[in-house]
Amino acid sequence: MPKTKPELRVRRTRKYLWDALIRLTTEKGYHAVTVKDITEQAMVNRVTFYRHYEDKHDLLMRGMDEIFDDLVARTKPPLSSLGVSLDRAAPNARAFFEHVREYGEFYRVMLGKNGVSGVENRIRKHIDELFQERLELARQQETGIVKEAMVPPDLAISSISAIVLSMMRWWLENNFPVEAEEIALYTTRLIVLGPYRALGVEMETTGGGGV
Amino acid sequence: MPKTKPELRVRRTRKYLWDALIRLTTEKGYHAVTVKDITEQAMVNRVTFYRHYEDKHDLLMRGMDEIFDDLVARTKPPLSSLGVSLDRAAPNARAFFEHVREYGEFYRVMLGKNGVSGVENRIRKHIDELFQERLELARQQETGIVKEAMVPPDLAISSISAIVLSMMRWWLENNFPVEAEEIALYTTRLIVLGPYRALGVEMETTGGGGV
Amino acid sequence: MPKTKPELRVRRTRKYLWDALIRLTTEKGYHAVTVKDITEQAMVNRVTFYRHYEDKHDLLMRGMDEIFDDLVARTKPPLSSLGVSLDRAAPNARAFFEHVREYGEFYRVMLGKNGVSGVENRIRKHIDELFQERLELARQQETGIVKEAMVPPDLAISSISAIVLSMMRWWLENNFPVEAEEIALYTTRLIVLGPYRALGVEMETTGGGGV
Amino acid sequence: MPKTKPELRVRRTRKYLWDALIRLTTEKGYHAVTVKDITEQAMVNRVTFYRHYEDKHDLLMRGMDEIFDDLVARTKPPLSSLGVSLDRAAPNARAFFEHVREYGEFYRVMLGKNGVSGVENRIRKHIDELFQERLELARQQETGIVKEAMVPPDLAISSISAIVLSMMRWWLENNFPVEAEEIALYTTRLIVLGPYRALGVEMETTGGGGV
DNA sequence: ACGTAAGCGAGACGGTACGTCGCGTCTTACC
DNA sequence: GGTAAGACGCGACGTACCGTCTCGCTTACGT
Repeated sequence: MPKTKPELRVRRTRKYLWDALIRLTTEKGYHAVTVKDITEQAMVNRVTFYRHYEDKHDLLMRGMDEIFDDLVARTKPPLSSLGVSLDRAAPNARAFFEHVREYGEFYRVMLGKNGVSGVENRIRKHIDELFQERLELARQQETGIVKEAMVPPDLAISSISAIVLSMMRWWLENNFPVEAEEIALYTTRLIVLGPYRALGVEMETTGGGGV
Repeated sequence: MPKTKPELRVRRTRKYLWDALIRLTTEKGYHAVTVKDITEQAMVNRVTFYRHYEDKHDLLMRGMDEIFDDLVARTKPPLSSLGVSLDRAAPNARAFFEHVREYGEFYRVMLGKNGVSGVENRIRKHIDELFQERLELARQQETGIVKEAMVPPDLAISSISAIVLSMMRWWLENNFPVEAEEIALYTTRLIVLGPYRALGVEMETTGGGGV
Repeated sequence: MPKTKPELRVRRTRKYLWDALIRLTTEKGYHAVTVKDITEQAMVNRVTFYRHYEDKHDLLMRGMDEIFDDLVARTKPPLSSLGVSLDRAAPNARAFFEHVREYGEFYRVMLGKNGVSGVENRIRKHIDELFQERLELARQQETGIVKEAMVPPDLAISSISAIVLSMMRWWLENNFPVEAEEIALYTTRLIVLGPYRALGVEMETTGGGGV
Repeated sequence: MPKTKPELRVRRTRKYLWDALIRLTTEKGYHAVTVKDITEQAMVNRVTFYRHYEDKHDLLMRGMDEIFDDLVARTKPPLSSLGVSLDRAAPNARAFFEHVREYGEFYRVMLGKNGVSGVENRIRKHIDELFQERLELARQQETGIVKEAMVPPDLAISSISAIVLSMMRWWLENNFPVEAEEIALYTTRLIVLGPYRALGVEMETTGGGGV
């Protein structure tokens, strides 16, 4: 790793700028935040900002990169088993939500009503990839897939990430009302059973190949 | 209703401005569009813009209001039955997607990667309400709810709107590859069966009250 | 003349800016004056400055153009006679200094110690041309030139404009201690007699072709 | 003289900076030259510049001081005689122009169209003093002054320095077309005879005490 | 010759001004 | 009354240059 760690002052300056961005975005929404706001909040000269970042978006992206490095590191380990329990969350599902909690302030801001759609897309993409891999694995092992899909597979995948994001949002907006383990478990249930059944709605279904 | 229909010129100007907004947002994303861009595209004087709208966001909101009036009108009629078919989409699910197709350009732009998070939230809120009502109805009629919920109900509800939005996105981004009827059906399946089962993944589940 | 006169507001704004430039240049020298200074002094928004002029230098040049238009207009009329009086200034010499007095503030600032060398050059060039023309005239009429030149002609010409500029500077810096008529007369004497003789110094000269 | 000679490195650095200033001023004019330009040209760190000089102007002034020390040294010796020859330049007039030639690059740059008006003023002041002294001398010796002055004396003096500067400019801009002896001689002729007579123009003059 | 104080390179930083873009308001004139 | 044309105030942008500071390296000078 030839990239040497930046000087102390530099790291300090960058941290101040990042913190200012998050705080101000919380207060008045990402788009309303100006570079001037950020530098005033961070007590850093405006020109210094431009010595480190191209613009506000660049600051966001670079900060996000670090957070995503952590996310990837935590959720990378392959699944030990493909079996699904409805009583206990899968380890990396749990790891995912623990990561979310750790960077809660960031995610709350970015997924909130004044958030940045780019962040959501990036998360979505990451989750899509995780499940895509998992699906591949399942296909190779011929485990689990016994019937024909009832919806286009990519549609199903993207609905999974939609559910996960929805869980994240609920968890964040309600200020982590339950443990990571539990929200991970809810997520699993919603994905496996579907919202209806998870709600406990039992309905007479017709058609659909006899589920 | 004392509100008389505006003058011809006025309607023409507003239409030009709206069309310009949509076209420019498609081209370079909502945030990159300026009022000057809009008025140049619409071949209207910039001052004229401000005679009709407060700002770019106001133009968007007013245009969106009209679209939502249509959406509400179409999806309002209460459900005739609570039974769910996996072979045929529910009438108002279908109506919803027909509406989406009609205003496809608008939704594609607003839910796309350079979209506006506010629009998504507004759609989400509408769908949430639809299903909230439906759940109430189900509870009153004591139909369907036979078991206790395995996830907090509002969580389940919001996961439903997340799925619906995800479906919309897929349908729009892939340029309506299937009929409204079909995408509505897929949506139903994903909600009722859950993404896993809809994919055809059959797994050994443990725990969870014996689903 | 198709160029219509600018709007009242525009003329007013430009006048304020010009006045501010002159005043501030007087106070702290041209190079120390910033656009911000000018606009604050003129009580005009900084952006408005750039709507009229490219930069500080452009403002100076355009203002100078108008002054030079006046100068050219006043000193253009050809000389009635080539005879030289040491008791009465030539009409356009006098007109020149009357013009200088009229725009005294401008010239004082621009030729002063914090002045702008470009302005001096422009004046110098104008005077050079005036005398160049006069010399041509004299040559054509074969009046006056009876002996061979004792210095290169262009050198002599440029020494004339140097003297004129020197007179201007003295007159301006001492706040017009004499009338235009008189300073014009002094100038004539210095050019015709040379500084030494004009001072009253009578010396034994040797050589030089018997002047 | 307690001032010990600076270290080798120091002298080297200062020379590089001075050379860079002159070269860059030649290329794009004094005002357009930045400290960064100078240090890059001199291949010296920008901070090092500020260890030696306050700013660009300080560098210019200190360099100019050395040149003026030389000028003063060469032109100081008092005049042996007050007699004026039109065939041979006075010794210190000649010394003056030899000095100018030696520092030609500097003077060319500083008196050129992108020059620095301060330099001109400083030269002007020096010449004024030289001639002021000379005039005093002449007055005391009662030599030469036989008539009363036809122009205010300080006006005449400043016209002399104007002529000298004009000569310098011509000599420099035309790249020393004649020897120092000759340009000094021209200068003398212009001062003694005046531009008109030096040109060879013989005119009927009226008034003025019969010169 | 050699140890040390100086000169120097590298680069982060605060600060002022620049010239530009976009916003929203206003006025004048046309139809 | 709706519109065009355009001046204007205002706030932010991203850049250039200024002058200061700190941290280490190196180099020429004095003993």
